[in-house]
Amino acid sequence: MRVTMADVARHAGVSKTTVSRVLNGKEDVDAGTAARVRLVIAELGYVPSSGAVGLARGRTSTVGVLVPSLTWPWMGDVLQGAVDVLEAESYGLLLFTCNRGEESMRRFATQVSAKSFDGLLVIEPEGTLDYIEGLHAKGLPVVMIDDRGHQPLFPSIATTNRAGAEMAAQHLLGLGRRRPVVVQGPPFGCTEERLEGFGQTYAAAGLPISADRVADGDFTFDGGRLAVKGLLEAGVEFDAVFAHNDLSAAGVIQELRDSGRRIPADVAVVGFDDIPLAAHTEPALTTVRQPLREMGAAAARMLLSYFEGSPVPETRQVIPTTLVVRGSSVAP
Amino acid sequence: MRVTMADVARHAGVSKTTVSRVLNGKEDVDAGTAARVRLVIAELGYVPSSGAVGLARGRTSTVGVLVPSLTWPWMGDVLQGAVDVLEAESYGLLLFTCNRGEESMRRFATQVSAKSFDGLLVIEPEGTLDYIEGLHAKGLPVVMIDDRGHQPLFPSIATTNRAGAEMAAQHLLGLGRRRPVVVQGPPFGCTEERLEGFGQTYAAAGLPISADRVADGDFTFDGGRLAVKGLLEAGVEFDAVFAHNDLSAAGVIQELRDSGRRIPADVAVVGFDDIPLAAHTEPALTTVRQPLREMGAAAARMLLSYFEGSPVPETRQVIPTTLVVRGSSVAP
DNA sequence: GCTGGCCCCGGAACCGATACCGGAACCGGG
DNA sequence: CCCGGTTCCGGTATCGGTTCCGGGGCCAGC
Repeated sequence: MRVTMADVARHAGVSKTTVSRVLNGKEDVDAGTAARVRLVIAELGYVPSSGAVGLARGRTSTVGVLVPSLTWPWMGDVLQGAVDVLEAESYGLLLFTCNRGEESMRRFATQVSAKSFDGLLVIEPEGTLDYIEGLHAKGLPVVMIDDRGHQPLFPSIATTNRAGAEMAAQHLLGLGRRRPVVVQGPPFGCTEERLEGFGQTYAAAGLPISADRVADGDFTFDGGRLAVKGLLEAGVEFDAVFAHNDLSAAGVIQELRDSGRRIPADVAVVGFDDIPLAAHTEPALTTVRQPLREMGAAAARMLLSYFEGSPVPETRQVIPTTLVVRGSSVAP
Repeated sequence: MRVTMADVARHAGVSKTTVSRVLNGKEDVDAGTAARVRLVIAELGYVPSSGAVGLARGRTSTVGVLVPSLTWPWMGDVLQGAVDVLEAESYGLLLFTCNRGEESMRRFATQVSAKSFDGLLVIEPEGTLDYIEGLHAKGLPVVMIDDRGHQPLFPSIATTNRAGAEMAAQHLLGLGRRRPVVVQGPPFGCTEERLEGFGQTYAAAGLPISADRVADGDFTFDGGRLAVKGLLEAGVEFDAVFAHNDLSAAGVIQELRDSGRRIPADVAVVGFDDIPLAAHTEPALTTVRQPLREMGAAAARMLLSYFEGSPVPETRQVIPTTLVVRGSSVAP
């Protein structure tokens, strides 16, 4: 049988109450008694049952994390950031996915009513935003990590898509590139922001980007290749490419090299994300780094401060992107 | 206040016991009564508190998953596989990492004594194997997912590194490649198995691979590049490269192209893993696919069957790798 | 000497479920 | 009419903690 608090109490010759007090660092206990209890705890190797504590206290010291899918390349980083701070604060992390739509959401909904966690971290809630908003309205602490530009009614963590794109543009302008093209991503909020930031910066420099210089991509490697191929075949001339993510950018680089362009001499390439691959393309890819891990950590911290009664932290915390300059965009 | 089982009992005019019986599908309850109780449950939106159930039943319907790091590229796949089956069986998944060594292990150890989960899925337990073995000996159900060739004293899931390498060798032999080189990985169990499987297959065909035809890699892109560069500079002649992972293989391809070799005409390239990138190299990479997601799913299933009293399932379940043939190794 | 306050500590209710055990109602058979 | 068996249900202990409330011992002050 497991060693329980009653065992400790008996061995130490005190009541369960006193053991509890020692455990939770209450003041009303004699130093000698406390030491004795602690000794017994150590000898018996007693550890309070998290389930019982949760039941009695009404909170579980666990946070739920709801993600659309674990196989997305950047999900691991965000999660790692969150795990880092949660573990440091002795919180558990209960993982849920909603990649089977309706069904998985029902399951998840059950868990939340079952009170198996104190608060929720939700990442990119595709179609489930309304439901999550409902949970928040009912009193469940929720923090969202979002890159789609949603403006929810609850705290969230975001990054600077627009500013990142502006930095990319400034960088290319600084290199003297006056005829850029853009390989954009799927129609998400982040794509729009990146497009606007980039376009407006060039426009402000007197070099507006016409619509035929924006090619559709789909965030895949092949999407990047095809986009560039299309631009080349259409006879569009350009000396720089801004791709909305690194995977496309890698495709862009591949296609440019195959077509005989030199990078960065003929064409400079800038990506977005800073995935590990970015350091390994040939040449290495200049890119706008998304602070994924930091976002995960910040979200977790925000949720925890929420628990501690911090009335409502800033409603939306933004962690800036940074420009990482590599070989694909240095001066010729 | 939350709606509790007592509320349901009161509204339905029965006792808590009866409500519990209805909830758990026991037979000893009148059909009419059961229907009435179910109605009240639905009206009140009652969901049993998972904490209380766990305390009373002595199990939590939660499994722990211990991973070294979430940022490893293939971790997401394994996890997704595990999540898929756990969620389908209404189990929760509590995530732990041990990337801060000692410290995180202590925290983790606390959680296990706190009985916050019923069983453990452990992935690649670097230095913690002994500790885990201790947990298993103490009665905690444990299943390990391992690629390092450990032979633990508890159930585990593995894949066929050796057979995968043999398939790669057979494939290259079938293409008439008689002078292969190997870019190996760090000195893990999997690397050895891949090396042996490949080497022995060639040896069996009367073409033993000499030591100078095995280059050291480190599982990185650059490692692959440098390995090939070294072989070329050493004047080693070869018509095929077997890289121990896809990232190296991508580097190999890059370097070969830069040096003017045609792939697969001059040199065929085969990798290992089948990461998403493999489909996007130029040419696309032939590789030995690791069934990551399936391994995660199998591990979870094994753990669950463990719970249901399945005495001890097979001690070690192996999910085979498969060869995925792409452009980097088709006949010229 | 009695009261008031502080310090330590214990008893018992409680959190929200499950599980054992026993009892009432109803049935058919002797 | 009594008796043994089902069927259905409720009381109560229990899981392992927390927390409220109150009580005993000891000292200072009136």
